[in-house]
Amino acid sequence: MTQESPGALLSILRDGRARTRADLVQVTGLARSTLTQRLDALLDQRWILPVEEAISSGGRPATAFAFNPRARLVLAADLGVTRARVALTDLSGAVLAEHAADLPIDGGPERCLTWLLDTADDLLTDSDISDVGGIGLGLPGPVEHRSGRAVNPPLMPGWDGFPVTEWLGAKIDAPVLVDNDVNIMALGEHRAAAPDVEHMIFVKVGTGIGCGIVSERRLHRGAQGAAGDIGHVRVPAADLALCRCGNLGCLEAIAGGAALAARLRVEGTRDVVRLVRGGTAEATNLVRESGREVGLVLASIVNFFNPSVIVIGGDLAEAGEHLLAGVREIVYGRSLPLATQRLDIRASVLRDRAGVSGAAMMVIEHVLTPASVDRMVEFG
Amino acid sequence: MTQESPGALLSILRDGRARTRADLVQVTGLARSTLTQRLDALLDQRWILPVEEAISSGGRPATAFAFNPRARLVLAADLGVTRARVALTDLSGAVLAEHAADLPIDGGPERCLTWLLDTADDLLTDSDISDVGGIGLGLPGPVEHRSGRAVNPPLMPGWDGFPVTEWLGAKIDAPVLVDNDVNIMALGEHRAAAPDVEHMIFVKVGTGIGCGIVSERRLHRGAQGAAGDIGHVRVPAADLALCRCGNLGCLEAIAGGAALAARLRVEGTRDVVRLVRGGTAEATNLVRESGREVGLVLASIVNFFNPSVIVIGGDLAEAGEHLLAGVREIVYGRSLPLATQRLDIRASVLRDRAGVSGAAMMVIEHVLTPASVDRMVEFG
DNA sequence: CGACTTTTGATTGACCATCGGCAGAAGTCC
DNA sequence: GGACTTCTGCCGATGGTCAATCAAAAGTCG
Repeated sequence: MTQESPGALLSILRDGRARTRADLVQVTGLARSTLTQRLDALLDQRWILPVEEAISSGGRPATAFAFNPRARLVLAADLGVTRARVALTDLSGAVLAEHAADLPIDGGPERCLTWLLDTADDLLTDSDISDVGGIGLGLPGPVEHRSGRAVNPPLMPGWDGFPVTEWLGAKIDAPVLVDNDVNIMALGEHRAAAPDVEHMIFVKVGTGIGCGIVSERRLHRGAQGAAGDIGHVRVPAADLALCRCGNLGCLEAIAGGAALAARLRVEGTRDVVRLVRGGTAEATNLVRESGREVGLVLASIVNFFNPSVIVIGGDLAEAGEHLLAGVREIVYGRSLPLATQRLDIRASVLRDRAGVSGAAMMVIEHVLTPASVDRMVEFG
Repeated sequence: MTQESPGALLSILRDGRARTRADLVQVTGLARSTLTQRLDALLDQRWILPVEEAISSGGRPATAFAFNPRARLVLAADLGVTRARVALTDLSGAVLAEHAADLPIDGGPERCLTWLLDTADDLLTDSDISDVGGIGLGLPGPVEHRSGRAVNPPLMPGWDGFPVTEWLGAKIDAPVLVDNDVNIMALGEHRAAAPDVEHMIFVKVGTGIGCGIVSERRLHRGAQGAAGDIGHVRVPAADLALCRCGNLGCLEAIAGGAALAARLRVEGTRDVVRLVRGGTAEATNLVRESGREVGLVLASIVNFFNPSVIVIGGDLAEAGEHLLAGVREIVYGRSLPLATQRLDIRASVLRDRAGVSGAAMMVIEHVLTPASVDRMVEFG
């Protein structure tokens, strides 16, 4: 029924399960001879590997074949405003090596990307595989995914319009995919924890506030790549609060980590988390109140978007369940019953690894499309 | 390059432009002989027709072929709370015949659908084509599109869980597609006025308020088919207003047509429009204020969803530009610059025909998928 | 250890869709 | 009307897929 090119065959085996020839003949409907031909093509370039699986039913045991996640490496990076993380993953998204460091994004693209390449080199020399199949990168601002460029990013001086794809592609010969950091976190969280969910929203509450949107299992990026920017929605409670964007009344100005830190007279979001963990009642209350304010905005969005899962992540979500509790309190009370009755509001499971994990998934799904695999099998 | 089955070929010709064999060889990359074979298959069942186009360039003139929208009929219906519209369209979506009448949806499914079939019969007898290729239906409440059933509809007693698809399919042997009425209006408006726009929101302000969401040119229906229900978002200005849903503070309770009619002491939304057209200042001000309230909710949604077009439709939008002006005033002032700088907020062009037009498009796009056409070309 | 079972790899001819060339048809231009 | 151009239908060549067959391989079972 389905057209089964080598690439289409590989996408069946992508789930990691090992399958015998007989299994695959059943699934694909192909003749055994044709199937063997396809498998040989994939085996040649080690896209799949034979695995010993002696489930003999009285005769010669069948050899099972499984997807080989080590066929290529993926370089994934999540550049935040002040912190950066680089990881080497295989084609299943499993992290093989990683490194995190403090790196201010306002150092500009060349400095940051050079650091990225240097770090990648270090990680690569420690690895036994060397074939990089793609690079995925998350940036803390609006990104036009198609061209791989940041557009009018408020926190990234020097990055506006910088051709990240071309710059990195010139150094490493592999496809480069760039996206907003919250988008890749949403993607990572979706693929890891809720791959079957059709519509999901990932909310990152850190120094700022933003969200990533998954519609029909795919990222919704919006017209200018600016979708998900809920940090600057105006909320009544913030009427008098000045936001870093220059306006009054932004959600972020009252519920973001920076706002909480200012009120608690500490330096940053991480200090707020520390206070909460230390048991400071004022901090705990503020975080919960922050959750309520976020919940207020999400309540409208739930009616509008009708997701089945909302994931809460970001630094401020690390302060126990308080943020989550605040969000739940308001969303379940304020949205329509039909939209909330099966709505699951949960905490991020990948936490600070969601970004690199999502960046890796973004690359993997790009590289492992049937058409793309067919090309690679055919030439070199 | 692309796999060009008869169905894929037809989808190239779907745009209505006539093309010669030479044109199609260029586009598809197929051999002329193969292409002729495909064309013959499509000609056999009149999916395409040869058109006289003597653009001879010195030799034998080429015959051009064009999509035949008359190959099948589509039955499209838009059932509102009190008003219903049925239309017969061709496969381009052009309305061939239509009929509108007052029909209360609370009469229950069997009565409404029987009326629909009777009306369709009348329209069909006047038509020279008789082959119905599909039925599209819009209903005023949440619909689970997959199963074709209304789920917990607040305004449609007797419809909850009723198997519309099966019931209609038993009477007319054709695929039946059901969706929320605002969704099909959004689809109709998108395909007619903004087919190249990726992300669009259609807002219907009538007796109630709802919106249809287009993401990546496709309808986003949400987890329970409840996406777009912005009428019951809580807004501060409505704190004391009781909504028909039983809650306090809903947008609809202050900005919906029913709310305006109550304040103006007239019966329904159409009376409000009549007052505005008659020049009653109070009515005009109320409609504009309604636009502002809707704009307040949309401002958050624009930040979240980042559409490039917002279309304002529904009965209240018929009262001149006042509603639109109110929406624009708030959205352009309150959303992020990046999200609004290229945002187009415009009025519906299809007006009260958006529903049937969208229902027809929903069916057409389902019936004319390459796979579906291939099946029809192969068997009968 | 031998009989039996089942998978595997290789080979074969049949089949079908596609391709490319060729001759005839249907025009234009001089 | 004849030369020329361009389109169209026809036919053999081509290449990938399929079903069938067979011998070898690698197990289990008595």
